[in-house]
Amino acid sequence: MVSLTEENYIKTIYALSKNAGEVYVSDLARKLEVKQPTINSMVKKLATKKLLSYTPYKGIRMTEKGRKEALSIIRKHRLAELFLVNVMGLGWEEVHAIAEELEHVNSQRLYQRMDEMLNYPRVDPHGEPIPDEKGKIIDQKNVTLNDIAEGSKAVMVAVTDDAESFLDHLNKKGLQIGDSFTLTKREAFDGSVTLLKKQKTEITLSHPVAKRILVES
Amino acid sequence: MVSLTEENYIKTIYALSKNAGEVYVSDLARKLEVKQPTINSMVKKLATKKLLSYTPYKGIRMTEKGRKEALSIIRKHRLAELFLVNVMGLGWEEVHAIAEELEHVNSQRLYQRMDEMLNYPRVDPHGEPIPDEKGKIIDQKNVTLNDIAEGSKAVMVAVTDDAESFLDHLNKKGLQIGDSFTLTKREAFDGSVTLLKKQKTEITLSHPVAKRILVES
DNA sequence: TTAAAAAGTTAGACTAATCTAACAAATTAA
DNA sequence: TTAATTTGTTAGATTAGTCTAACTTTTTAA
Repeated sequence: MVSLTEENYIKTIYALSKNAGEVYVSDLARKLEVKQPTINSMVKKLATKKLLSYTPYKGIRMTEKGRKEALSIIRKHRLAELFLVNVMGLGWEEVHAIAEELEHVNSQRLYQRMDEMLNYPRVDPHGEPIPDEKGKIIDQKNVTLNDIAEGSKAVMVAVTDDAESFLDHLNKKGLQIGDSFTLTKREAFDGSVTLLKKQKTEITLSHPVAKRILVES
Repeated sequence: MVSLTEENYIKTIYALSKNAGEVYVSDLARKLEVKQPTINSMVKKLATKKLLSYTPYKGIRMTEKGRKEALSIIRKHRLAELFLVNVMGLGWEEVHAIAEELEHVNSQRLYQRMDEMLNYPRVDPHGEPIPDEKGKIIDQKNVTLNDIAEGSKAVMVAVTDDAESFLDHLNKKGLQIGDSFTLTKREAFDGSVTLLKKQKTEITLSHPVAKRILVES
């Protein structure tokens, strides 16, 4: 049995390891907002459960079992988010918080039905891929608005931050998944970028915002 | 803040007090399947939170605050059940277990949307009334199949047990909320009853089953 | 009406998840 | 290359929710 708390650790370790490969006690402590000794003892516990492996003073590595567990939680989270947006009509900026709770609900039936009703979707409302029941997940290219050259055309495919405040900001800018544009200008001074959409509207985004937006040419 | 465990105590105390008025430590222990000393200390805690009042060796009484809390949980539970049946197409026999988890999800928005999508329903799939946002609830007459006379006509309006095994049994008998019938026979020996539906089908139910079915003339 | 049974309480222990204080190891920078 | 900083560990305490053992109060029944 994996407790709710353990599920949250597993999910977070998985997410951090996606970016960095190895995960450190200090990273986890920062992310989960608990103290290092707490992480230390929980990591030991998860290791005895074979969800991860840990050698003191070295990084944390997930096992296959841990990855499976993480992907199952992520699947539930993302299906829930898409369901809340597409079936229930909530906004993409408000569903993350609700899905944080729904992801812990233990019911294959519920999530199978969501999957069916949504017609086996591949991505959630933030453009993040949804793992299938076996834990298979499409892996995402990591090209942000900060990685493409001035003058290049691109399509916004995902955001890497689900915080309501961030998504509200994008709503105000009028930017959403699927939008096509040309990056017309990047300021040398602060790294902010200007996009020109098809309908001739111009949008300027700061560097930290641009960093959280994934694009494809 | 009310924890998940506390929510389950409150909900159970409310349900028991519906039948009995006063609730005793031993009743709660039986229902929640924990030992009496555990109930004792939790009841003391809930009393300090003003959710109920308790005098040692006497029964437990809910306060208005406790009742509000209970009704909010019941509202979420019943909206979730109806949503799972009417919107997601699950069976009435399988939704109780899922709703036991969903009732603890903390999101006004989610439940407001369910309420809207279901067009402000008054009863759940088991015929139980759904409290409104202010905690107002229609109170149910408590007339079971065991309370009506031989020869009387009635409509099945609710069941008082949500267990999958019980509802599966009714499914097999072909009986559901809204069915009209005449109670044609009650056996003196075992209290079992025979119903005759409009379409001439006969159904026989044992006393314990009949006891769990609420009817209106 | 008193003895047995049931119900309730108190005391003390355990596990999960957290913390602080103190120390140790590893990394970074002077 | 040593001193400072960051990172990690150990030890011990705390809170929530549970348990068992032992005792007390109340109810029931002989």
